[in-house]
Amino acid sequence: MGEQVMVDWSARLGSGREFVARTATADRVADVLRTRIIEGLFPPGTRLSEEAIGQVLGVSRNTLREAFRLLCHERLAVHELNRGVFVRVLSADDVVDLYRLRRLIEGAAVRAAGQCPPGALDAVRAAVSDGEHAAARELWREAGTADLRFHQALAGLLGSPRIDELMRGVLAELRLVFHVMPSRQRFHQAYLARNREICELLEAGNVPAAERALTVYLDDAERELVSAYRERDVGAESMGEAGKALSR
Amino acid sequence: MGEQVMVDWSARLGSGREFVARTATADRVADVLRTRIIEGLFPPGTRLSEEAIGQVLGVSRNTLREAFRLLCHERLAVHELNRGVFVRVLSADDVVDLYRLRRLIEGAAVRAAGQCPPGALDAVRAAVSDGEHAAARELWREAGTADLRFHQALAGLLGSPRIDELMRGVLAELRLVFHVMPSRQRFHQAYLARNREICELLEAGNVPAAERALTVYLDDAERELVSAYRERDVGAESMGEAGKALSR
DNA sequence: GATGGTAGCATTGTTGAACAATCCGACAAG
DNA sequence: CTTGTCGGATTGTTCAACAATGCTACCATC
Repeated sequence: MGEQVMVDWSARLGSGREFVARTATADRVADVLRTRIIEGLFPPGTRLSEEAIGQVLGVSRNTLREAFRLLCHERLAVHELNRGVFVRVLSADDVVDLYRLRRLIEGAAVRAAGQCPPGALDAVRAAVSDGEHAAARELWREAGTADLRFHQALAGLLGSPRIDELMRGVLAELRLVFHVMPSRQRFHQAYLARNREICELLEAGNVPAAERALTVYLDDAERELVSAYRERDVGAESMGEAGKALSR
Repeated sequence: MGEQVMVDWSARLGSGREFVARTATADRVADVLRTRIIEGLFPPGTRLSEEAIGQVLGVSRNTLREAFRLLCHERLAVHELNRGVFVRVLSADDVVDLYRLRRLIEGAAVRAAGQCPPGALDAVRAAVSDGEHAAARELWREAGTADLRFHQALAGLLGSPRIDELMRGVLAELRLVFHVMPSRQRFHQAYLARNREICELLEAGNVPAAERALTVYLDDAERELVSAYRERDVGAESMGEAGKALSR
C-alpha cells in the first residue's frame, strides 16, 4: 500500500540527484576547457600545456590529465604521445563526415516528427524565435547558439538520450569548424530563415517538404564550409606537402 | 623533381605511423579493461577497485583513473562520486534506446548499399560465412563475435569513421546486455541465418527486401531482450522498489 | 523493534614531488 | 645543405601523503 508513494518519491527525487551530487574536479575542469574551446578562446591547433593550465585553474597535473582524456575522447582535442594535447584542427574530410552524420540524424528526426506527441515541437519553435530575436538585436553570438539549439532540438524529436548526446558532440565539433571560417556570425544568420521554414513545415505536418528543405540546408552548409576550407588550404601552401602529410 | 617520390613515400609511411607510435599506458589499461568487461569477466555491477586492479596490472592509481574515465565515457562503466566506478548495468530502457540507434544506423547502411562500390560487401559476406563456419563447429563464442562483426560491417557501408566508432560503442554496450541473458550462445545462433538472408538480398541489389528483413531482425531481437529483462526483474523483486530506484 | 547517533575503517579525491623518457631547438661539423 | 649532438623543456608515470566521503557495526533511546 505504501509502496506506491515511495516509488513516486524516489522518481521525483531522482531528478534532483545530479544537483546534490557535486561533480568531481576533473569533470568541472573538462567543462571549463570544453566551453573555452567551443567559444574559440583556444583556437584549433593550440597546445594545452599541463603546467600552464594547471596553474591557472589551480588543479594538479594528474587531475588535469583526467580532464584532457575526456576532451580527447570527445574529439575536441587530440593527444600526441610525449608532445601533449592540442585543440583539434578538423579537415575537410571531417566536415564531410560530420554532415553525413547530421543528414542521418536530422533526417530521421524530421521523418519521426509526424508521429510525435503534441508539444514535441515546442523546443524547436522556441529555438527558432530565439534566433530571430537575437538576430533582430544583432546579437550574433546568441543567434549562432540558437541556430545550433534548433538542430539539437530537432534531433531531440527522436527521444533518444544517446542520440541527444551524439548530436551534442557533433555540434561541438562543428563549432570548431566554424572558428576556421571568417565571420561565422554571418554564416549562421543566413540560415535562420531556413530554420523557420523547416519548423513551419513540420507544424503543418508536411514532412516530405520539411525533409527536402533540410536536405538543401545541409547540402548548402556543407558546400560552403568545404569551399572555405579549399580556399584556406591553397592560401597555406607555403609549407611543403611532404611535411604536411607526415605531420598527421 | 624529387618532390613526387617524397610525397609517395610519405603517403605510404603514414599508414604505419600508428604502429611505431606506442600507445600510452592509460590507453592500454583501458583496452584491457574494456575487453575484460565485454567478455564478461567483470559482470555488470562489479566494482572496479582502484587499488586491486592497479596492483594486478602494475600501474599506479593515477594512471588507472585516466583509464576509468575513458570507460565511463564509453558508457561501459559508471562513476559514482566517492564510491568508485562500477561496470555498467543496463536497463530495459537502454536496450530500447540502443535498438533505436541500430535501426537508424543499419537501416541507413542497407539503403546506402545500393550505390556502394563493388567489393564493399566483402566484409559483410566474410562475417556471414565466418559465423556459419563457427556455428558448424559449435564455437559459439566465435559465432557471437561474427554476428556482431556482420552488423559492424553493415554500418561500415556508410563509409563514415564516426559512424564506425559509434557502432563499435553500441555493440559493446549490447554485449553488456547479452551477459544478462542466459545462454547468449543460442541467442546469436538463431540470427545467423537471417544475416545470410540480408547479405544475399543486398548482393542481389534488392534493397527494400533487405531493409524489411533487417527491420524484422532488429524488432525480434529487441523484443527478445526486453522480455528477458521483464522476466528477470519480476524475479528480483526481493529488494524494495524504492531502494532500487534510489540506487541509480 | 525501529529509529537515530557515532565511532572506526576502507576507499576514493586530490595534491605535490620526483624521476625517466621523449621532443625540440640550437649549434657545430662534415 | 645535411647530419650528429647537446641541453632545456615538457610529458609519462609512479609514489606517498592527506582530506573527504561512504559503509558498517555498535550502542542508545524511545
